[in-house]
Amino acid sequence: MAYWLMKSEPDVYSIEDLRRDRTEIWDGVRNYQARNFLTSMVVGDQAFFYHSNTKPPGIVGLMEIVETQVVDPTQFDSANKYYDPKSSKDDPRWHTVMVGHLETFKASLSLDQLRQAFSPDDLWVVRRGNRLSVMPIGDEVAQTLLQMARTH
DNA sequence: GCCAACGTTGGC
DNA sequence: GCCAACGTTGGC
Repeated sequence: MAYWLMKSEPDVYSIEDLRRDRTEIWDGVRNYQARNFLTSMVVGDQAFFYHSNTKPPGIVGLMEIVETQVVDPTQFDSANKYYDPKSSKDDPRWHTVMVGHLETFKASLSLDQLRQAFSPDDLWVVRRGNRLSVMPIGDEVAQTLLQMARTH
């Protein structure tokens, strides 16, 4: 089983929203590197939910991947901000996953804490200028993150 | 294929 | 609100 980290702005969609909805399509990713990580996900993988553009930014919970190779419906909706006129239903450009809520951490792990505990090579989200919204997490780092989240 | 201009992300 | 980082676009 692989681990991932996925970012969302809580004003747009938060871990509380996901707990309420139980499952949701992770739509709106329009970056090829992030999309490629999404398409390489396997059902049963787990993903850390990261709140960006908030105070403080950080990891707030854990999700599981419940369905893969999901066609992002927003790419076909001309009224949606993620509409992509270059994509077609015959050959959709943007695939994503369905996520399920597993856990909301009692104590979230702030970006500050993450910077203190991990190097930029081990945890890409602490890289300076990092903008990637979906990224892999090594197994050892994942275990440490879970331990940090559950012992604080 | 290069690269300047532009738009977006996201921490601060 | 600012601005650094960086991905994308489009002229050439």
